[in-house]
Amino acid sequence: MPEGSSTDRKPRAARTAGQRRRLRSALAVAALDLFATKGYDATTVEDIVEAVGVGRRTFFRYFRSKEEVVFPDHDERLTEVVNDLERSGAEEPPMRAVRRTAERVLEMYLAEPEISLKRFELTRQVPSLRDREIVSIDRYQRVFARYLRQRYAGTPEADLRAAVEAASVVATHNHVLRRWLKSGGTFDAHEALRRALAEVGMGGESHQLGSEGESDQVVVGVLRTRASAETVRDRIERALGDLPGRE
Amino acid sequence: MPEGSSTDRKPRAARTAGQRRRLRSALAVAALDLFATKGYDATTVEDIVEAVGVGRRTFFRYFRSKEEVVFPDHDERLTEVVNDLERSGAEEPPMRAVRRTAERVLEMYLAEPEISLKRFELTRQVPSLRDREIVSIDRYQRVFARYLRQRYAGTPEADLRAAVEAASVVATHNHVLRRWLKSGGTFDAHEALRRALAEVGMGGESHQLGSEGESDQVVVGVLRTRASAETVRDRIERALGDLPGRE
DNA sequence: CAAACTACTGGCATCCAGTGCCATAAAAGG
DNA sequence: CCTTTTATGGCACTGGATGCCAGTAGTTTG
Repeated sequence: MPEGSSTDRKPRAARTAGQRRRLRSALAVAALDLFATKGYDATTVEDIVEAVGVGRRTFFRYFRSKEEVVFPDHDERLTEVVNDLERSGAEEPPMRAVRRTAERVLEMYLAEPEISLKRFELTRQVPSLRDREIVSIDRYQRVFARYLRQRYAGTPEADLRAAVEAASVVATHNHVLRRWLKSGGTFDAHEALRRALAEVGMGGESHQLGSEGESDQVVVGVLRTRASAETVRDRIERALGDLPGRE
Repeated sequence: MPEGSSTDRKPRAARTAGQRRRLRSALAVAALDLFATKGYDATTVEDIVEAVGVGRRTFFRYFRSKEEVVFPDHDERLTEVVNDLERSGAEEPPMRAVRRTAERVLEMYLAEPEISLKRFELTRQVPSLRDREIVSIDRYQRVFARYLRQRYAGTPEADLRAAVEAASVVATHNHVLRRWLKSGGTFDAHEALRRALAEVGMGGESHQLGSEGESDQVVVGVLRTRASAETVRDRIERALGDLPGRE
């Protein structure tokens, strides 16, 4: 490491907004670099600031913790999601808004594939980071659940339904994202998410089917079972609740 | 606090198994007591060991971390769950095994209502503890998902299905547990869990219905929709997949 | 242009969780 | 009774995180 002038640093100071962003970025880059080479735990904050050439204290002015370097602007993203949901009108079906927002979250990851992949590797190897990611995923799930809860307010078992649907959407999102990350980003994640959501009954093919101009048709089904007719009707009701033009 | 003799402690040592358990319990009690009065963050490990009268180092021999005092024997419970699932035979429907295990987890919480309630309060107030609980909940979810994944292996979208069903069961479990804790434990949580699971389509009424000896019957349904017949059939297939005596 | 102001900085001290080490005392075992 | 095993507690140390403070650069104000 051929840098000779690191001892003659005197209280430098005052950066402009642009310099601030660059320093933050430099810290993040240096940190991720060191994490990748030395390992996360073996890398101290001291190491990071030394590599950049700033004081140890400064690091904690740019990142609340060492972990936060790996998940920068996570808070902003979450508030973005909150706003996105709140902006959705009352006429939009709740699950549609959630689905749309889930796609936006996916988009956030997809926007910076290299960073997402690096982070993915790190979170797989470092327990504390994995835990932290779990927590932040849960934050999204809570936001979804809260939104659905108030949208469902008044309907029977609104809380339960909101919780489970939020959990399902998040689980599906993560499933797709993980596959995409493992594959190195080789398929259309958006499309995969839509398909997967449809697969698990959170899908919104109603819109697509409707816009495809498919004509109405009558479906007649016959089945034999030991279960009661009410049970069957209940199940079907739930399974088909969001199809278009249903009677 | 009238305790005058805390400086004349010399390297005491060697407890028997019974004493060990009592010391562990004493540490936990003292800790939870201090957490409740001073707050979690304001309570140092030093405070805890002082209250009990042991060395600081000893604390970390009984608990890996300060947080672990709040979630004792969480690991054992998790391995218990793992074993429980692995013990289930191949003839048992996968979701039935998961459901059964989820009930066992619920039972663990219900077995010590006061402790669960104290912990519930703590986790609501202290962010770091809340995070830790989220992580441990996720561990259960992962175990469920892994079990379902291998049981579903070979079937289409096994991973996705496993992930979503695990998420749904866990979300349902937590919903019921939370309601139970908030209500102060005033209803039959087991029954509520079964109902809730049935509500969200993870229920197992197939078994009950079948054993009730209800006779077969033919259900004929008619519906009009713009969705394709395939879509409808798919949905119904999925919704009724576990009913008994189906044709 | 100089003074005052603001924003940022780095160093220091400090706190606290968590770990390795080791001498020691008590229990267990022969 | 002596040896081995086990638990203990003190101590030193690492490393993350925070509060405090004086110094410095850029900005604003008179």
